[in-house]
Amino acid sequence: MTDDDRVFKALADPSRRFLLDLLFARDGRTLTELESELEMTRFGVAKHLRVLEEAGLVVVRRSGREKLHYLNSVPIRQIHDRWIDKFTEQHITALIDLKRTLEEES
Amino acid sequence: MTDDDRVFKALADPSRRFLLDLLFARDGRTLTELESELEMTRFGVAKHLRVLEEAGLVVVRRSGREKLHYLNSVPIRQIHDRWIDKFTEQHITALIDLKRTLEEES
DNA sequence: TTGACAGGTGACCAAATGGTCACATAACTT
DNA sequence: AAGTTATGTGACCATTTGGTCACCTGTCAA
Repeated sequence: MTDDDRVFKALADPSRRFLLDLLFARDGRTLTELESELEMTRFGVAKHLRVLEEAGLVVVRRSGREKLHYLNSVPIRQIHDRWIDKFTEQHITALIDLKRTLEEES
Repeated sequence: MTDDDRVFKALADPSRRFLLDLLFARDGRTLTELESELEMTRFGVAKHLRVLEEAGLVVVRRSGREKLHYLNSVPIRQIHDRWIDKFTEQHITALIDLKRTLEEES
């Protein structure tokens, strides 16, 4: 599996996207803290976090018996630049066409 | 399942992303034409195209016995604007911090 | 009109996924 | 030291997913 694929697959689950939203709002949370926000047991949440971690979207720091989870947006940026951008960018030719159309109207 | 979720799930499979790449390069292809580019039977490709269609990423036009497939990038743009952008945008405060740092150095 | 060609349907299957639980370990607290 | 707290592991299960196939329908061409 490629890196990109791991990221796309990690983003494909709504619970995982919700976890990223939570970490976006505030970083460095523990598993139990995150667990309290989802309707799911600790084990389910831990599995999702692991998928996110393997995709590089979450990075982890151990502190005593706690595990702190941090958001890493680099992989999202990468699939954005390498793939999504291509489909979302305005095609310059279309803009030129529009410009010509507008000029002809006036 | 939400619209966004359908799109994320549709993008989660590499064969489907490849199909979108093909349609990006050239639109309006038939099923058999697309099939010839993948190492998969017609049935597999048809299933993938259906998932893409249900996510709104591909739109279809019938012409005689052929089915022509067109790319629609609007849903990609939507998840970009509604979700991805939030994680990829440069945080203005970080830029301000950097600016201050640079100014203090000189 | 008789093939050949493009596509659709439903059954089927193996593997992956999303989730649970019993149990275990390590680290704090008192 | 004993209890509580935070997390990890592996087994297990139901459902979904990705893919195939046999068979069918509709359309074009000779």
